[in-house]
Amino acid sequence: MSATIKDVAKKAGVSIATVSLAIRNNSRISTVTRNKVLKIIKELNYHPSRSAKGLVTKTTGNIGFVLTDDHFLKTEPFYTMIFLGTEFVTKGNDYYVLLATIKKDFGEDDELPRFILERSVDGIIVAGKVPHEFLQKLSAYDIPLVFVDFFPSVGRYSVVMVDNISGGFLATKHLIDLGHTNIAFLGADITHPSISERLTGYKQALEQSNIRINYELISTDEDYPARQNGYNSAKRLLEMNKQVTAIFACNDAMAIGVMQYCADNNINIPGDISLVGFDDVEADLLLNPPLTTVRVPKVELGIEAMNMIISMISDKSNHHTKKILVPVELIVRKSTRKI
Amino acid sequence: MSATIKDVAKKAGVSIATVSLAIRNNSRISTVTRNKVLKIIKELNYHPSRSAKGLVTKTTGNIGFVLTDDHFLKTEPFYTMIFLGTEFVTKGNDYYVLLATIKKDFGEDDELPRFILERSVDGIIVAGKVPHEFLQKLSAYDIPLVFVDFFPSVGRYSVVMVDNISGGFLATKHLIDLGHTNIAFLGADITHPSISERLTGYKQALEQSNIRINYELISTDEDYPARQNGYNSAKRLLEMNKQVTAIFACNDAMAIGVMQYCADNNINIPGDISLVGFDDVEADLLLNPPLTTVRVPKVELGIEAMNMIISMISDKSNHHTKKILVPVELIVRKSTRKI
DNA sequence: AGAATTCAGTTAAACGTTTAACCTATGATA
DNA sequence: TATCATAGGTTAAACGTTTAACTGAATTCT
Repeated sequence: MSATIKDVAKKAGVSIATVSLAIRNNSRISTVTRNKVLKIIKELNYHPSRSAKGLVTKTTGNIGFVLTDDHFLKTEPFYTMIFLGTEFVTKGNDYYVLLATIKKDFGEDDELPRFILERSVDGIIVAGKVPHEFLQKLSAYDIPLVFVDFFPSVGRYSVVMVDNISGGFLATKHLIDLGHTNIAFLGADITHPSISERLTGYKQALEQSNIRINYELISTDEDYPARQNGYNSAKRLLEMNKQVTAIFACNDAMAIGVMQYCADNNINIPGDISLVGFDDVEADLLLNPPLTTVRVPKVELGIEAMNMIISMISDKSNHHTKKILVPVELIVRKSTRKI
Repeated sequence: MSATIKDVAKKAGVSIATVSLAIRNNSRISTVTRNKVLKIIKELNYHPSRSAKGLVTKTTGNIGFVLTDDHFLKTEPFYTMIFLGTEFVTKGNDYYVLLATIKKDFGEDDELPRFILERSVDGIIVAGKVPHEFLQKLSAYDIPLVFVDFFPSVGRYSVVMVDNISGGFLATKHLIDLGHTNIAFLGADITHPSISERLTGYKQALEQSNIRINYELISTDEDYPARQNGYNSAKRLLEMNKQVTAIFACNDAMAIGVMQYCADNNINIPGDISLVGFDDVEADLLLNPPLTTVRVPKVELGIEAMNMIISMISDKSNHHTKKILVPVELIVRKSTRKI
């Protein structure tokens, strides 16, 4: 059997309380005693029992990570990277992350992830857009909550977001600087905060350069920013508006769709159309041409979210909701050119 | 605070032992008493404390799921699907899954996932190929172990594998049935059991049809079955062997690479070359033409692995290692044609 | 010098389960 | 009738921590 705190105490010639206090650096324990205890702990390869600790502190040491199954299974490992960020933080902490997917169309009758029902988590990170019904059910539970890359339209929450407005601005400004004025915005699901913020950045860039906003060039009809929908949007847009010379797609997936439509219709990128994406998730797809895009630091998002939920759990006082914006960066590749 | 077993016992007018026994369907408790207890449990929304249970039973209720980071981040959600399969099983069980990635080049100095060091898991599922050094370090811990989609070349383990031999046979037989005789095999890392098994299936199909195995058409030079390597293999193969009319790529990623090479060199698929992949992970890539491939039931792999590890944990006696083969299926799409 | 404070620990209760050992009433057996 | 089984529980110890309350010695203050 593994060593317990008793074994450590006995071997160190102190009480188990001393061992416990030494571990958490309590000032009541002298440095010399602490070091002795710590040495014995190494020797015995002692690891405190999470169960025993949990029993008395009423904590579980677990953080729940919830996202919809379609997000988790997307070809682009966007949310997978965010998850990896949370995992990265746990290496220096005492937490484990429990991942659970919910259905994209989570409804009244669906059950919450088991770790919520059983209260086996001390906090929850919700990644990406989740159904309203899920949040409704979740609200019955008084568990610290952090949203990452999404937040509900009503209510105040702690969130970690991408600086989408800056990103949208950067992408559009890049196109303007290249001489484009007929710049289209290809969005989807405008109720999604990320997409509407990117659109805001787009508009700000145009306004700053005194380019009139042409609403014919703003497409937000599709329900989901996926490849196929990018294809469809590009088709509609380019058939109707021959004057367009540049497209800012609200994410890389839609941008890929645009590229496919252009390939199918002998439209050259960047010869005829300059294209900018968002997310930077398609790096290994060997796209032709390589896509100019706005890089989102995905692992960073996970790190920030994890740190935030941990600080919420420890600072019980800390009830004020925080919002963190992580910065983005324009990556210029070959899909844009000077006009 | 949440209800405890005491609250249930008091309200039901029985001892806490009775509640505990009633929950686990012990025959010493009469049906009428059990039902009464169960009803109260529902009423109070009682959920046993995992910590308390763990403390006395010396279990954690956690299963570790380990894979390399590059596998987890691959564009094809292959291992993600397997993970989802394990998660699916936990819905009907009392387990949680802790996911940890290790580096692809895990070495002597790297630490094992924290949940192993701290013994916070009752069993471990290892998914995909992992470095030898990792297994070496892991072997110091006496924890039930199941491999899925990979197993070490030496030693006996419980494993869940794809029926790769049948798959390789099916793919090759399909090409033979279409009239092809100059069929190439594009592999990589022949030390990987999955790849060598697929090659075995390929050879068996050729032999059964009395087609001589031409070792010039078998490529296993690349170290990793990825797109770029598929591209390179195709280049080498097709430049040297003009007579090839069909290619069986050991997975879809390499097949994609072949498609890209062919697209770049005006080779028509399936006009000039028929192509079969393996895995069926590229469904949403809008490939042109859609790829004929061997479907691997990925979620099923996870389900089987999870069930296996659970049975290993409960049946302490069950020390004999098991091996499960999950069947595959040929999916004929548009990348192959009759010659 | 005596009182008060600080330092460096120790003691013991509590957390919520499981389970071996025990108990008691009832019916069956010899 | 005395004995034995069985059914249907109960009692209490144990699991490995944390932490409030306590203690005794050394130091500081007045």
